[in-house]
Amino acid sequence: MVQKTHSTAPATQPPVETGSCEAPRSALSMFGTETHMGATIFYDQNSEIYGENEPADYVYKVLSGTVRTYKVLNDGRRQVGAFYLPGDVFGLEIGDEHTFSAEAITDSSILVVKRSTIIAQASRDNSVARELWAATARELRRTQDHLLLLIKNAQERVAAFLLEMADRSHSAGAIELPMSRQDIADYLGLTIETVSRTLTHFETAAAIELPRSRRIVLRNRSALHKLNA
Amino acid sequence: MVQKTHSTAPATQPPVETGSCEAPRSALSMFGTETHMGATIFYDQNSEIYGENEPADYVYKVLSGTVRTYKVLNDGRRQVGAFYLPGDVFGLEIGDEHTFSAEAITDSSILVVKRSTIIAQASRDNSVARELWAATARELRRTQDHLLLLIKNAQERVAAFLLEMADRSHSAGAIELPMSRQDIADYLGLTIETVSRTLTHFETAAAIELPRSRRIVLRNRSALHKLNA
DNA sequence: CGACCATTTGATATGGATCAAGCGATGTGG
DNA sequence: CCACATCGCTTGATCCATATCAAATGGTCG
Repeated sequence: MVQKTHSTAPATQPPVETGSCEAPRSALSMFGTETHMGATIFYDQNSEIYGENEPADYVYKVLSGTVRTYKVLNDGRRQVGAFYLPGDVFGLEIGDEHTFSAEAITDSSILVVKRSTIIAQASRDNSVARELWAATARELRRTQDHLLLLIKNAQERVAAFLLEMADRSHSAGAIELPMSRQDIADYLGLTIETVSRTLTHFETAAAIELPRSRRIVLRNRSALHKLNA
Repeated sequence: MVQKTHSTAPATQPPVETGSCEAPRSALSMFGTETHMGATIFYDQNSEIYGENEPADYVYKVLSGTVRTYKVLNDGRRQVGAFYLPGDVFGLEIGDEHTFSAEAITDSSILVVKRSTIIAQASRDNSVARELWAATARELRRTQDHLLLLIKNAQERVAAFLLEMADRSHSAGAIELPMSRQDIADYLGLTIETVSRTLTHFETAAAIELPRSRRIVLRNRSALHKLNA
């Protein structure tokens, strides 16, 4: 089992690897489930994992919790780039700096691996190189889908978001949203008022139930799906 | 020199390699300037290079002309994913199918290389593998920038588009736009009326000159830049 | 209990879409 | 060579979805 550091990592500060970092068997394992390299770090809710333009020396994998990446535009608006759930890899760059900032949305445990280690492995092991490429390609695909969302209307965006979260959290009954309405709004390019109104509209239309503001039950998936491309 | 097939490739049909396909020295050269592998194919204006969901057996590089990639949503709207100018690589996928369609905007000559060839080389040559990764990472970066555009207002989008095209076409004086207003609108997530109005507004504000509808002179770059993030 | 923060709900404003018409360049046939 | 159709673009008038501004509600934690 992965050893657990219980030092809430200070924001921005590069993670300190803890003792139990075993001999790296394969950097590929970074992306697998039975990994044995890197360090596990705990981040408190809303703490920064890294900032935009900081050196991209590490690659991250969510073990538990949820992470958002985002950019703040010069006029103060924030655009959320993605939400990362357990199992998701984030922060992998080919350049030397992170292009987005990353924060823990909830208390999170994150597996942190040195990028240089992975890249060194990739130069020896084809399958690792391929995995690096694949990770970036997945990110590209996700970004393309996100881009297509932003040209749709509010109902379509919110519906797509709910279906995406339902898929990814693969929990049978209700979706438990870790993020705030503001996070959702900034992801969808809407205001929090519009997100809220759209959700109540879906509830009125019996497409969803909202037992609590962060718990959503999809009642009529196909109705939500019909709103999409 | 690369040999030139003068068969306007029939839309959708996979390109037929022509005789002069030399022994592939390095797939990396695909991305370099002094390439010696693959075939050059001419595409007439508005002809399809490949369609969404078609097998992604080839990778493409613009030698001359301009290419657009796009997706048509179920409601008929079209989203242009990117414009590719001479030197740009497009159509590289990690999966087996193209995620967007591609068309020549003007008559274009395109270098076409078998993806399997490049991937085979990548498994032998680290630098090729790295180049594949880098190409996908560039595409990711471009898509992230594009996504950030779509949350801005019309003036900011059009200004960003003009500055981007000015940068990329690195021609001193005027930008010669190969694409129609509709292409621009579908790239920016606006209507052609809004694009047109915004351009005339910039002209009135003396930020640009519009000698002909597809020729634009940037008069006040910093004014355009100020509109951006 | 009371303060605080997230969320919802309400009223109004507005940027860009839509609908519609005009204009200029290019090409075609008589 | 000119009348006329066509196409891409511009301009005008109106409408509507979402933003904005503002207030009420509800849940959480000290």
